Amino acid sequence: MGLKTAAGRRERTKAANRAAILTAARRVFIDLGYGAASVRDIVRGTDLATGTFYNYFPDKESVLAALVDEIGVEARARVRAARMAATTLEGFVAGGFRAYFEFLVEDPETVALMRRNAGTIRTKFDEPALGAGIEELREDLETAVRAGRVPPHDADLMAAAMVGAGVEVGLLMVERDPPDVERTVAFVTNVFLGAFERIG
Amino acid sequence: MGLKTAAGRRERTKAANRAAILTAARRVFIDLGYGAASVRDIVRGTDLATGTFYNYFPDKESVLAALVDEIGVEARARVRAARMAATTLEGFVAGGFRAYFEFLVEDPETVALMRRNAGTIRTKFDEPALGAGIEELREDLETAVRAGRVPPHDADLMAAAMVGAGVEVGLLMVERDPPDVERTVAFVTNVFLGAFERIG
DNA sequence: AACAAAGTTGACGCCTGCGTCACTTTCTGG
DNA sequence: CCAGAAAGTGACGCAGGCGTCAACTTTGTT
Repeated sequence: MGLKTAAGRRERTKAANRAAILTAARRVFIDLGYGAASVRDIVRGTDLATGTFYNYFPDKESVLAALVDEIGVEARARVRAARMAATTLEGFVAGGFRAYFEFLVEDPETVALMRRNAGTIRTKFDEPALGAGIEELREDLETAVRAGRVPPHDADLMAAAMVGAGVEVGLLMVERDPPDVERTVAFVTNVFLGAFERIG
Repeated sequence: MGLKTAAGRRERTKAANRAAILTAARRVFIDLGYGAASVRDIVRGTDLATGTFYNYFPDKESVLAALVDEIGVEARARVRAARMAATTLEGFVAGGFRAYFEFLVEDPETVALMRRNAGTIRTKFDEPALGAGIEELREDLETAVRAGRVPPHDADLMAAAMVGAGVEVGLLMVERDPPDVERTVAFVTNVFLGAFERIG
């Protein structure tokens, strides 16, 4: 038995290759856009051969799916955790936005990927990108309404407005140097607390 | 001279061919996405020959550019006109959103095109799509602030938030059957009037 | 050390797109 | 009605992507 690492050499290279493909693919999808990117473009971004690619993924679509899946799981977990921990309305709104904005700042590559390919992602996997985020926010809003923490309103529209504003403002924030998460959180929180006040 | 129409036959077919290419291209860009679309795909959507395409456009990029240009001119003109006509803060906010939402409802093809290819459009012609809209809104907001019609605030972030929310809410509205422009306008207006109140 | 299983490699055949250009068709002005 | 100009046509040569597979290399096992 090798003492090198926990897992055997085989398993390790497998993980490394998969990661290499995903990383290269992310780069390529950002630079060329998903549609214009070819499997060869991805392969060229690794030191693997063409055939090897197909040992890991059946086609470029599944690579995008894997990428999107990882991102979605991470982002939604963070945001949801922040919202669950909140005790006040302000905490709920600010916490959710803060978690999301921090994620953006930590991972600019992901931001770029989503930004460039949002349309493709939306139509290809009916709406898991923003869609899932809006859906979850809607549920959280409805829960908050039932608990009396938020005045009643059209949660559908509110969720769309909050996610839409969050995405757009988040992109603007990331472009600034340096990005000021707290200031941005304060701004968006103000906007939506104002909205809740006026609606309730 | 022909009596058929004002212009000669030559000129008329020219306009018709150009329009046919544009229409086919819009369809193709919606269905396949810009990146995956080929000039041949566009040509197949018309009854023209390959070579003819190149009499009208040098490549597929200029077709997208032409499409985007038309849309942008139209949409921004409408929104700006509505805002210019406004005398109150509420009129300013509601009018802008109403003009934009009405445009979306009138032209679902355009919505689909923008939705699918927003990322490409953004990166390809540095931001004329949403970017120009945000830019104009920012200017209008600053003007309104100077005129004392709106309390002072970060117009950059506010413009991003309003456009982001407007786009996302607008897409949700268009999916509903039938789309209810006035209700959606009322909602978004409420949100941002609340925001202005709280910020000012 | 020797062998089988697992994994990697890249050349191969097929297909489709690109932009061009010699040729044909259509229009227009005289 | 005709001649020349304008526009339309599609086959052509080139380029590059796709997914495969037989040969090779690496790893784990006995």
